Amino acid sequence: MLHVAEAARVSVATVSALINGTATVSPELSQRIEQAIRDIGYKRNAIARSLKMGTTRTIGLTVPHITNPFFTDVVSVIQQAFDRAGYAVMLCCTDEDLNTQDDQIRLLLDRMVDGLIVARVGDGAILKGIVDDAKVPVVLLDRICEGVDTDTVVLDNERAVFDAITYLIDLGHRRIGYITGTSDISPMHDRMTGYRGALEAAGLPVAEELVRSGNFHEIDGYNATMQLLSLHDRPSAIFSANNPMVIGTMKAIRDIGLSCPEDISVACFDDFPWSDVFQPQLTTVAQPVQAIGEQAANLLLDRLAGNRDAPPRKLVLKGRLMIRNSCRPLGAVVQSVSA
Amino acid sequence: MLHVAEAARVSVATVSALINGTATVSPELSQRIEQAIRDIGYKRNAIARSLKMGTTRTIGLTVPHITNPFFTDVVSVIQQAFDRAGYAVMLCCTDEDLNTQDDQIRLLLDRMVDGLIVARVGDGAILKGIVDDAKVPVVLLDRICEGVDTDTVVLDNERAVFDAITYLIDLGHRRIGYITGTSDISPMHDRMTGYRGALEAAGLPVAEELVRSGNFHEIDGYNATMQLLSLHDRPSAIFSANNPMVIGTMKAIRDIGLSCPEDISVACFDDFPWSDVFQPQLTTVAQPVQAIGEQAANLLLDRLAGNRDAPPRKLVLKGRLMIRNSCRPLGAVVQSVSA
DNA sequence: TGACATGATCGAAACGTTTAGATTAGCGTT
DNA sequence: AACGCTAATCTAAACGTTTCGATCATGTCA
Repeated sequence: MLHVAEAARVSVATVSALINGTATVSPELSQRIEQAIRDIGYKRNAIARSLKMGTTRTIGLTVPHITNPFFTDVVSVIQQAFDRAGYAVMLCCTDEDLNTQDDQIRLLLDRMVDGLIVARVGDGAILKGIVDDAKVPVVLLDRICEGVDTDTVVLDNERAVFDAITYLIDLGHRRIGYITGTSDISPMHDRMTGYRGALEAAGLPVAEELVRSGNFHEIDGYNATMQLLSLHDRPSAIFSANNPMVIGTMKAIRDIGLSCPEDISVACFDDFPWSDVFQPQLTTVAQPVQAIGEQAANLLLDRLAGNRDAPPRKLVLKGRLMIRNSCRPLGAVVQSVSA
Repeated sequence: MLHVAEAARVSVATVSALINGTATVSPELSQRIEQAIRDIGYKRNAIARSLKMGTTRTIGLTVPHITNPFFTDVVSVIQQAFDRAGYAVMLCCTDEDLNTQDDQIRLLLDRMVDGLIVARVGDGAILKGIVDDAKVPVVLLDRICEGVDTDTVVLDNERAVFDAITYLIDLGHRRIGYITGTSDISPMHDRMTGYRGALEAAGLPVAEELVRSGNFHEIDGYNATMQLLSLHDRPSAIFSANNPMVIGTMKAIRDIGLSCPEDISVACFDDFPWSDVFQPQLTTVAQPVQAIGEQAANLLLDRLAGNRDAPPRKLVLKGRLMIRNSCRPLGAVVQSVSA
C-alpha cells in the first residue's frame, strides 16, 4: 500500500479510504490511485488488516471424520454457506479424540478465527472455557455438551431411533441387535435411549447381550456384528447407530455366509447417496444434512453480524426414516404401542 | 504480551525470547514470566506473528466437490498430514467452476497462505500467474495444467481406463458406452484417450453415439445413461469416468427396468467404501487415495521446509482395477490385443 | 468581508508480535 | 585498575493495515 501511495503521490490514508470507501476521495486522486494499484498489482494484505481490525473473516470447523458421509455433507454445506458470505473455513478433524479436539480449537483460536462450529464434541475443557469467556461465538453441531450454553443444532436422536426400532418391531422382529459408538457423547446416548424406549413401549425385554459398542469405525461394526451373529439365539435384525460401522455389519453378514434381508434385517443411522441404487437398499434414518448445515451456518453468521447478546438458541431437527428393502417382515405383524 | 511483560516486570523482548527460546533468559526471570503467563492466561496472537514473520503456517486446499468420495478421501489424508506438521488447512470447493476457483485462490493468497494444493484446476489464469511469480509453492493434484510448471501428482488416467475397457472387451463386450465429464480438464481427456485406445487396440470401431458427456453430477450421469439405453442398438456395457455420475447411471438402469449385470454391465472410475458390500458390487478403477494425498502433502511440506529451488517434480501413480461382479461375460470370450 | 461549514487530504498512532542492535553487569586477565 | 568478554536484558523499529484528529482550501451566508 505504501508503494501504491507513493506511485500515486498520495498518503496511505487516502489509498485506504478509496479501497474501503470509508471517505470520499476526489475523482482525480481516485484515478491516480486505481492506476497505481493496477500498475503495481497491489493486493491488500488480509493479515495486516486482521491484526488491525481484530477480525479475520475466517471460521473454524471441527468434525470427527470427514469421511463419515454425514459429516462430509454437513461440511460441504457449511463451507458453501460461508464461502457465499465471504468467509474462509479452516477445517480440522478430531478423530473422535478429545485431546486432539482441544488442541485444534486452541490452534484455531490462536489464529483468531471469528467463530467456531464444533461437531461431535465431548466434554472438552477448552471448549467450555471458550464459550464461557465469550471470546468468539461457538455453534455446537450434532451434540449437546454438558454445561456449555451456546447455540446448538442437533437431531432428535432419541425419537429417530425410537421410530426406526418401532418399525422393526412392527415388522415382527423381537430380538434386535444394536450397535452403538462409545456412549459418552450425546447422540450415541440419546439413540440408545430411543432403542430401549421402543423396546419397552412394545413390552419387549432389553437383552443386554444384543447391545454392542465400538469406536465408530468400520472394523468395530464388523467385530460387533460377528459377535451378535454368533450368539446362540441370534438377532433377526440389527440396527447400527453409526454409518461407517454399518459397512462392517454388511461385511460381517457376507463373510459369515448370510444374506440381508433374507437371513437378517439391517437398518442404520445416516443416509448416503448410494443407498437406493444397490441391493439391499438399506433402510436408514436420514438426517436433514442440508438443513443442519445451513442452520448452523446461519446461527453463526447471525452472531458474526453482531447479534452477540441474544440468548443461546437450540434447534432440534427431525430425522426421517427412509424405508427401503433391507428389513423383511417376520411372521405375523404385531402392532406395537407407539407414542 | 505487553501485559505479561508488565506483570513480570520485564520487557516484551524478554518475554518473546523466552517463549521462542531465541535467547537465554535467567531462571529467575523465566519463572516470573511463566507465572505471569499463567496468571493472565496469555496466548500468543498468531496473526500478529504472521504479519511480522511473513508466514501463517496455513495452507490452502481447493477441490471441486468434497462430496465426491475421491476428493473426500484425499482431503482427509491431506488434512491429517498438515495437522501433524502443525499447519492449518483452509478448504475451498470450486464446484468445477474456473472463476470460483480463481476467486478462492485469490482469497487464500490474500490471507497469506504459505502454500497451495489445487485439485482439478482448469486453465486458471490466476493460478498461472501465481506459479510464475513464485510467490508461494503450489502443488497440482489430479490434473495437469497447461503451461504451469510446478509440483504435480496425477494418476495415469489413460492407462487406468485402457485397462478397464480392455477388461470389458475381454469379457466379450463390443459396444461399450462411455460417460465422461467435460473434456476440458486433463483427467477426462486422458481417460477418453484410454477408452479410444483400448477399442482401437482391440480393432473395434469407436462409435461416437456411445460417448456422452455431462457435468460431473449424478443427474448428468442419469441423463447420459438414459440416452445410451434408448439407442436402438444399445451398449452391453457402460463405463462412467466419474464417480457421482455412476450413481445416475445405476438409477437410470433401475428406472428403465433393466438390471445390472444381467442386462447391462457397469464399471466406473473411483472406488468407494461401499463398493463391495452391496449388489451389484461395482467394478471400479481405484485410485491410491492415501498415496496421492500423502505425496501431495509431502511435496508441499518439502517446499515449505525451504527446498524452493528444486525443479518441479511430477509424480504419476497407477490406478488399480477392482474387479467385482457388475460386469458379466458376454458369449465367447475373445482375447484382445493388449499392450 | 469575515465567520463558518464542508469536503478532501494527510500525519501519526495503533494492532501484537519479532529482532537487530544498544546497554548493562559481572567476571577474569593482565 | 583498566580492559575486554560474555551473558542477560532492554529499546525501538518494523510488518501492512485502519482510523482519529488535524490541516487546509473552497464555497456560502449574513
